[in-house]
This record gives sequence, C-alpha cells and structure tokens, in this order.
Amino acid sequence: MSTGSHLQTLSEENYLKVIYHLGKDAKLKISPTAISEALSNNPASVVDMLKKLVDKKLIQYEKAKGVKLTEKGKKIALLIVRKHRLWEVFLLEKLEYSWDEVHEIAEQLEHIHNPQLADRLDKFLGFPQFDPHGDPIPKANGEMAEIYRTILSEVAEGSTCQVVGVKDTSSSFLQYLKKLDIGIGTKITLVEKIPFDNSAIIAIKGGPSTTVSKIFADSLLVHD
Amino acid sequence: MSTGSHLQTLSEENYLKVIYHLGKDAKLKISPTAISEALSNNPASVVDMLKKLVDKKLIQYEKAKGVKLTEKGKKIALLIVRKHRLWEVFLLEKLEYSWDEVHEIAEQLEHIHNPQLADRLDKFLGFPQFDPHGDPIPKANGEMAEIYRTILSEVAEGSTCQVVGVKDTSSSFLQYLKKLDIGIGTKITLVEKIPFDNSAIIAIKGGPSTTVSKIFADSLLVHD
DNA sequence: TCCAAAAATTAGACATGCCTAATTATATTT
DNA sequence: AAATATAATTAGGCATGTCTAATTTTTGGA
Repeated sequence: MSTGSHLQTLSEENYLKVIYHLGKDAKLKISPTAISEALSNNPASVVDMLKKLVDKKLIQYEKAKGVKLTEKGKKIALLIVRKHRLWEVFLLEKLEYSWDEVHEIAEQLEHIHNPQLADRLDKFLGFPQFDPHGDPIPKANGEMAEIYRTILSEVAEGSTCQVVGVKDTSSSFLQYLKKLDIGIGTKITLVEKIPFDNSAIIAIKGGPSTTVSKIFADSLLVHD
Repeated sequence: MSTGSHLQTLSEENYLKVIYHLGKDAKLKISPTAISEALSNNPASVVDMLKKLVDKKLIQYEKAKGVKLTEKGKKIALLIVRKHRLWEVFLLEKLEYSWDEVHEIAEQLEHIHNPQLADRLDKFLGFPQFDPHGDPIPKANGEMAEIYRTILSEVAEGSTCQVVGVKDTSSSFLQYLKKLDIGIGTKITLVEKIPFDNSAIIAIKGGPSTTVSKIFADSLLVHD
C-alpha cells in the first residue's frame, strides 16, 4: 500500500480520513457541511481545503455529486486507517492500554511517516485482522477483511463466536469485561436466550455458564 | 517525569530539545546563532521563538549568559529525549529497523503526547538503559544512567564488555556487524591488541577469536 | 413557480512559524 | 580607541490553516 510520496500535511491527512469514513458509511453525498461537522470546524475552512485537495488530485468535487476520493486519495486514506488500527492493536496488546484510551493516541500515531512502518508493525503484531473496536484492518494491498462482526445478542443459540471489540467503552463496562475475563479473541458460546428480558446465558472459553443482560450483549462485538 | 500539561507545539518541542542537547555538550553559551545552526533555520526565527519560550517560562535568556532551560523546560526536553530513545529501541528490537533508520522515525514518534506512554513503552521494552546509539535513556524521574560507554579499542586487554551502540551507521559497517553476529547487548572479550596496526583480537560471545581492524574497534560503542 | 431556509462560497482577518533585508549591538583587530 | 567584522534584533512579508461575517447558490415547501 505505498502512496508514492509522503507529502501530505497533518491537516490534509485528517481531511482524507474523514472523507474516507463518510464515504464508506453510505452512498450519501459528502458535502462541505458534513465534513465540517466531522472535523468540528467551520464549513468555510473546509471549502478552502477542498480546493487544495482538488489541486493535488486527491479528491474530486462537484457540487452536484459532492466530494469523492480519487484513487490516489483513497490509497492515502486507507494507509492512514491501516496505521491507526494497527497502532490501536499495539497500544492495547503490548502497552496494556485499555479500549477507551487507544483511539486518542492512535490519532497521533497514524500520522507517522515511513515507507515500511505499517508493514513492519503489521508483521510484529502477527497480522491482526481487526482492531480493538472490531473494525477490520486494511491489508498492505488495500484489501480489507469482510466485516463479519455483529453484536453478541444477535448470535444464534448454540453457536460459538469470538470477541472482536466493544461498542461501549465506558470504564464500568470494561471493568466488567475484565472481571469476566473477556478480551479480544475470547471465545464465547451463546447457550440460551431468555425471552423474558432478552438476557443471555453464555459460556466463556467453554467454561461455566454466566448470565448477562441484553445491554451487555448489545455492547459486545463478535464474529464467528 | 510528568510535565503537567502537554501544550507544547511540535516546533517548541524541537527548540527545547536542541537547547537541551547544546547545553549538555559543553558549558558554552547557547546563542541564537548556535540554535539556528542546529535547526537549520534563520537566526531571526530563533529570536522570535526564544521570546515565546521566555513568555512560557520554559527558558531564561540574557544576552550575556545565553539561553538556559528552566526546570520546567528541562523536564519537557528530558521527556522528549526519553521518548526518542525508547522509540529507537522499539524500532530496532521489535520492528527490525536498522541502526541508521531509527533516528528519523523516532524524530516523529518523540512528539506523541500521552501521560503514560513513555513509562509503558519503557516497561514493555524491559527498561533499557541505552538506545541503539549507546546514548543513555533518561528514567521516568529524569535521572540518567552514567555514560560508561567507550569505544572497543579503548577496552583493556583481557576484559569483557557489552555492545551498547555504534558510532558509524554506514550500511557496510552494519552489514559487517551482522555477519559477525554482533548486536546490542553482545558480549565481547578483548583478547589481545596488536601493536603493529592497532588491530584487535576479540572473542564474540565467548566464541572463537576474530581479528578486527582499529577502524572497526573505533566504531563500536561498548560498556563494561 | 416563487419564497424561505439551508448550504456553499467569498472576503477579510488572525495566529503560527518561517523568511529576507535593514538595523543595532557586541566583539575583535589594529 | 577607532574601525571592522560578527551577532542579534527589528521590520515587514509570506504560507498554512483556521475563523467570522456577508453574500450567493441551491433546495424544498407552499
């Protein structure tokens, strides 16, 4: 996933990243206003920057169609996302940061420039497929694992899944997870769903069963 | 080694770092010109920034005495140096970068802000005392290991030392080291010095003896 | 279709951190 | 001590990326 040059400023990179994220979520037209909301800045600032990105051939912009990344822009955006998610894995697994702390630091680390960095980090971490939030990590060639993930409450009775992330990063939830000895990669079998309150009986790592609430089962991201 | 706030800009941090390095090398007066040479910028720019750093109470500046870091400024500078050297160890040991590649990337990584980052990285790396260039890594409290290091050619006959870094980062030297299976931490015994050409007979990791040139022995940093 | 609200854009400013050129202060030589 | 060279500073500008306020364009409802 080489981008050729590494001449983007921090600000440009953040715009590309935001445009990428807005673009994948939906087929919606990406407008200056949408970007300004995502970046918590002023639409006027966005318009200035869009001009610059058009000049650099990183985006296309027509009022009717909205903003769209060019191939070049997409490559750069994907590399930033790749670095962000790899660093999150590093921070969680190697430096023992918690789920809710990694994002902010990865926001900084994603802008470190070096041609080999992402690939070496990827190898060092054992080529992880998902980051601690359950989001797929783009591969070196720009491909991305399919997002199989769902929430625990939607898993079928009797099936076993693997934890890929959390939807809730409150410390109370994270502490509860710690207490239950649930982390990234933990295997969970959904033994039974209780219709009354939608709570679920689960077996963690094939161990004894525990009952968890619907709120809990809605907050845990898993895939099979 | 907390600095309280983390409000320094990248540029300010680079100034503090340069002032720190200029200050430790010698008792020389640190002048705007000296700083501008270290930063490859214009003395006029330096004067602007010095005013700002004085306002922020990070340095003291009197024409007669030159520039001096305040306690606050020193703390920040030491933390940057600590992060720089820890990241260098990480890049070399974990990501398998070579001695000559780590500096440039560490120049970027040293500016990542997070209260726990340096300490967690330090722990993860096993509390290394020296970076790949043999420079001591400041501890969390700001203390620094004494620089015991010297060059291999100055080690006494019969004594054993440990490699802490290199003075020469040319790829020919680094490849030679690789061939000899010498890396950070490798134990070397200086068996004999040959007066004729100052070459040295050494035993690597207690293994069989090898002869190396004076140039080689001058380029390898060790401590006992 | 026309009007009002929302969105986009332009104009003009500002902070940061850099520059060059001109000026002033400090050192060094003679 | 005066002259000269060097260092430090000031003045004025520029690029980046942001802002507010004013204006124009677009869109959707009556």
